[in-house]
Parts: sequence; structure tokens; C-alpha cells
Amino acid sequence: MSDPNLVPKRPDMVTIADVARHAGVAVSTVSYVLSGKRAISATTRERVLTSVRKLGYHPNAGARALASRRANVIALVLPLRSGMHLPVLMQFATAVVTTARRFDHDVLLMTADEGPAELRRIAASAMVDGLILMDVEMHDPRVPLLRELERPSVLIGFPADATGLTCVDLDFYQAGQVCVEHLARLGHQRVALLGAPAVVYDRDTGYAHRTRAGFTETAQRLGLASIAQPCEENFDSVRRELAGLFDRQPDLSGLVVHNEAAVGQVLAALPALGRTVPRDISVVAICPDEVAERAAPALTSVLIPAEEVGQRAVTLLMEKLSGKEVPEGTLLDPRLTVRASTSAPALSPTVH
Amino acid sequence: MSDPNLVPKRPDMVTIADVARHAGVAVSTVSYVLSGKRAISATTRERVLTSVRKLGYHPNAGARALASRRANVIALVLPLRSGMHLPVLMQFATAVVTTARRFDHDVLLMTADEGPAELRRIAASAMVDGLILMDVEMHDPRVPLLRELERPSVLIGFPADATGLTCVDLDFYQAGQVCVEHLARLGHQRVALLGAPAVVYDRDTGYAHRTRAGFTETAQRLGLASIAQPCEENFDSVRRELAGLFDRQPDLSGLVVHNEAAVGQVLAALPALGRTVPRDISVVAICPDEVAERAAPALTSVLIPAEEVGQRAVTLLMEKLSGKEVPEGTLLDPRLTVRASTSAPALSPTVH
DNA sequence: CACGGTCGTCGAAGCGCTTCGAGCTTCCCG
DNA sequence: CGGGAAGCTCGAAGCGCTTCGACGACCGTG
Repeated sequence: MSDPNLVPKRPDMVTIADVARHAGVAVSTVSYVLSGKRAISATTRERVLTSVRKLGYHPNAGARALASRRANVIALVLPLRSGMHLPVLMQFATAVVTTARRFDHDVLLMTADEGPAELRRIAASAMVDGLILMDVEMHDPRVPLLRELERPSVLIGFPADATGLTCVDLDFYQAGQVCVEHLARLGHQRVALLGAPAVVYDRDTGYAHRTRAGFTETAQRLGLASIAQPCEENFDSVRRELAGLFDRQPDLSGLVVHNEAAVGQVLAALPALGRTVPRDISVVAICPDEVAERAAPALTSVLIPAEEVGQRAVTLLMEKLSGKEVPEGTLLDPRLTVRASTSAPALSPTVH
Repeated sequence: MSDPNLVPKRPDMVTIADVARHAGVAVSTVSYVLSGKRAISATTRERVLTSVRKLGYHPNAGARALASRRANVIALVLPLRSGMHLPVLMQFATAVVTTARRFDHDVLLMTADEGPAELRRIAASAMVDGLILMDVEMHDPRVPLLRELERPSVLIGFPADATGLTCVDLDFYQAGQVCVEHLARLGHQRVALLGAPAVVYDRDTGYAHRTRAGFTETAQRLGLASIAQPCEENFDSVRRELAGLFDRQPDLSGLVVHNEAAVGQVLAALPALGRTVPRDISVVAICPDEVAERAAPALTSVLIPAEEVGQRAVTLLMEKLSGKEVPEGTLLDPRLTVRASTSAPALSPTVH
């Protein structure tokens, strides 16, 4: 009863043995109480849990990983390249961390710049159980690696060839489509898409291309005149590109903006070009809700469901980790929220 | 020579024993080659390294952490609260990850919302060797915890009581000071500070208060009339607050903006209020360079050296991990870059 | 030529945890 | 009332790595 060993020698660093001793049970019993992998009587369980609390026991992550071959950590590979919009990225990241915690996992942060070698190192070192990659390109050099890696992964975004992979994303094709349909329904005849910087298209980023395709093909199907134009995110470029669009299409009355960073600039530049929103031109943005709401006037928008995508990525990964089969592609439906930036076109141009 | 054991049984998951066998040395020798903690002859080293490469060996992180009591992982605790500007956050994060890799460490991402309990768990589980915390508040509940934790930590930002801690940040007091001095040197007599949303001040966030103090006290010292005004980040608030400032101080000719998200709105609202930048009013911003450069007109600004702060935080943490003493506070000097948004005030108001 | 001192290498003892097989009780049913 | 099945718990064997003490070989020295 007064065994001096009842108290651990080092006050920090309480081990499972300390707990076992304190509770008067075997180490393995403590382990089973904590993992729930075998039936333990209610009384024993309570005694153990009490000791755990009293001693402030936290399992050593390294030892646990070594013995169980599960680190309970997932890697999140973020891009951090130019042309990405950071707020959305952070929303993803937050959602991933939060959701992972719900599954009792932690998140290791990697930047994509480190390249395939780092991915391989992390995977091979058994430091993580699985990976989530963001900002996947059409021909991403990391994709072939993923196929040969022994750890499961989930991609946010779709590469050109997605067979054998698990991918999640907003359905950008549909997003482009929804925007055009909204404008068409209002009566607009001539529409334009102001997109991401050219470099993003050149990099063959899937979502940019798919949005453009959805936009262009839907416009064609509905018999609207359409132009698609990449755009840098500074004020001068925005103004220049907009001016160019009006040159090429004077009766332009509907604008889809798929470039979150440029949204503000667009709203600033249009008045400067003598166009009032939505009287002279209707604007639909593809961007997070907060950006759309903060703008003046508030923007009709298709939101990028960053949080939902992040959650979905984690839950998919968890299912793969537990051996379940999961669908190869998960496309989330876009939702359009109508706000103050769209209306029926003025009459004159259409008569014209 | 043709011992079948020369080839590891599981092609993935190569262990140090496989390497030792392949190189014909003891396991401990391989370990010493890799860690460099004991002298090893050049020939043996080469042989071992060749085997490592040939087998594609990556040490098991869990086992290494368990045996060495070092995880080679640091935790990065991000805020993700409202009022924070995300791009800067990401710059910090990137810098931290990149710098950590240079010290052969990985980064575990935590969100601050999880609270002290999670911090304690991570620290106690030996999953990380040290912590870096961002967006520290004056009276941060995590700070007392850090003091009792057995793991070293570095804060980005200063709490009210920083004794016994290691903190890094831009010298925001000086930043406020530099802005005012610049405006004063140009001849401005009446200046205003448009700051973070009120909630940020209420939360007692250090940098907001210190900037304001630097601004106000310097204005006083130089004999300028000054007003400091919190501000939300949407267009209407910006416009309202600006209008209010001009009401209270019609001759206002110098404006310091310490709110990155509002910078764009300010530049949009000023013309709407009939003021041209910099003819009628000079604007200095405290924000990342890219924001300042992207604005129209390009903004004279004090940049937030996110990258440098991130690097510094990691190097400080590494020094603490290796047992070195480090200074309690590290304040980085602000640097003002003059761009197109400031000039001497128009003559009329001063004569007036 | 014997002696102590390096240098380079090895073997073995853990690090703290999970998990497997086995053992002890209890309980139920024939 | 005996036998088998459940229900709980225990002990021991690793997981893959680091690190300590030891040992043989080789060197220069007295």
C-alpha cells in the first residue's frame, strides 16, 4: 500500500507502467482500457481511468506508433505557389485539422515545394498514416508517386488521370455552368469570364480549365456570346482586361469572375470604366461567401465550399485507412447565392 | 554471399537491420554513421551509405523518437480567429515549415481553438520537441501553460508579461512611430490611424495596441494632431469611419492604415469621399509588400516581415532545443518603403 | 617489448507501447 | 454436479531505433 513505487520517479513523463502500478493492474490492461480493443470490466475500467486522470497520463506518441504501426497523424501538403488564394487555403487547412482531430489524428504540415522526395521520406518514415494533397495539377509530378506509395492519400482537385486515386473537389464545370445559366435566365445575351492569371492556366490547373469549359460550353448551348479572359490580380491588369472585353464586346452585360483576389479590383474598375453594377453589368463571382458578402455591392456568387471539401477529404482518408473502399471521385455541387450584383440587363443594348 | 537474408522480406519498410546486414556491419554502426555521433572510418561509412541508398532506407520516425527522446517535430499553433489576416499567416507558416526542414524538423499544425488541453496533450505525448505559437494576446490563457510545460517554445507576438518566455515580433511601436515621422517629415500636421476592428483591440492583442501607442505618442511628441480609430473591414464601415475622421478633422492630410484587409477599401472609399491620393491625403499602410504594391496607387508602407519572423522563431527554438540561452524578446526593426501614396500636403489646408 | 591510449566497431539493454496467447473465474446448461 | 463457454486479466514478446560499455587492433612511448 505504501509502496514508494506508487509514485512515478519523474513527475513529467508518466508512462503506462506508472498508471498500471497506480491502478494495481497489468500494463496490458491499461492499454486495453484505453484502446477499447478488449472487454474490460466496468470497475477495472473506472479504476484505470481514475489513475490516468490523477497522474495526468498521456501515451507516448512514438512508442504507440512503433508498437501499433499507426502514427495517428496525417500529412497535409499545401501548395503555396503563386496564384493561389490564401484565405481559401486556410479554410481548407482549418477544416482538415479540425476534422482530423475528431478522428483522433494530428496533422503534419508540408509545403509542396519540397517535392516528391519529401513525400517519400514522410511516407517511408511511418511518420504519417496517410496524405492529403491540395492544389493538384492536371499533370502533377506527385501523382505517379502516390500510386506507388504504400500509404493512402486523398487529393483535393483532379489530375488529368485520376484512376486509382481518390479525389474531392467542387464541381467547377457545373460552377461555370450555373453562373452562365443564372445570367441567361436574367436575360443577358453577351457574357464574359474573367479568370485566374494566365500562369494558372499554363500550369494546367484543373479547376481553372474546368470552370472555363463549363462557362464556354454552357454559353454556347444557350446561344450566348461569350469570351473567356485570364487576368492578373492587380488593379491595372484588371482594368486593362475589362476595357479589352468591352472593346471586343460593347454590349457585354454579364461578367463571371473566377479569381478571388481580383474581385475587389473588378468592382473598383467597373465604375472607373463608366459601368455601374448591376445596372450596366451584372457580376457573378466564384469565391468564398465572406468575400462576396464583404464586397460592395454584395456579389451574387457560387461559393467555394472549402470547409466541406476539407472535411470530406479527411473522412475519405479515414475510411481508406480503415480498409474501406471509397469512390474515386467526389464532386460537390455548386450552390449559387443571389445577391445585389446581378439583375436583368438594361433594355437599350439588347434592342440596339 | 548468397545469404537470402541479404534482401529484406518486406520490400517496403526497410529497417536499420536490413541496412546493417546489407553492409555487413552492426546495427549500431549504421546508427552512428547516420547520426555522426561517433567516429566511423571512411570506408565503413561509404559502405553503409551505399547500402542506405540502394535499399532506400528511411529511419522509422516513431522508433527514433522513442529511443532518442527527440521527435524532430515542432508544433505550429495558428490562431484562425476572426480579424487575422490570412495571407500574412500563411507567409509565417511557410517560413516556419521551410526553416524547420533546414534543421531536419517537421511541423505539426495545430489550431489555437483547441485550447490549452490540446497543447498539453501534444507536449506530453512527446510528439513534438517544441512549440511555436502565433497571434499571442496580451493576456493569453496559453501563456501560463507554456511556463509549466517541459518543452521549449517561442511566441510570435508579445503577451503582457513576457518574463521567462521567448518572443519575436515586428516592433510595432516603432512601426507606428516610423509612419508618423514619415508623414511629419513631409509636412503633414494632422494625421489619423485607421486600425484593426474593435474586437481585436478588445481582445488586447499586443501589436494593435503597440502600433497605436507608437502612432499616438509620436504624433504628440512631434506636435501633430492625431486621431486613432478602429475599423471593420467591409466597404461601408471603412467609408463611414473615414467620413467620421474628416468630420472630426477637416484638415486631415495624413492617414496610417494598420488593417491589411481594409487597405483596398480605403483606396476605394477615399475618391468616393472626394479625396485624391496622395494629392488631398497621404496614405501609409502597415501591411505585406505585395498588398502595398498591388494597390493603386502603390502604397507607401511598413512591411510586416512575416518570413523573417517565421525564420527567427524557428532558429530561436532550435537554439533552445540544443540547450542554448536565447534573449527573451526579439524585436525586428520596421522598414518603411516609400511609394506613390504619400507626398507633401496641399498648401491650402495648412494656410487655412 | 610491454604499456597505456586512441580509434573503430560490436552487442545488448532498453525507450513506452500494443498485442497475442494463455490462464483464471464465473456462469449456464445438460 | 460436471464440463464447456464466456468474460477478464495477465505476462511476455516484440516494434525499430539509440546509446552505453566493452573489446580488439593498432599506435606511439618509455
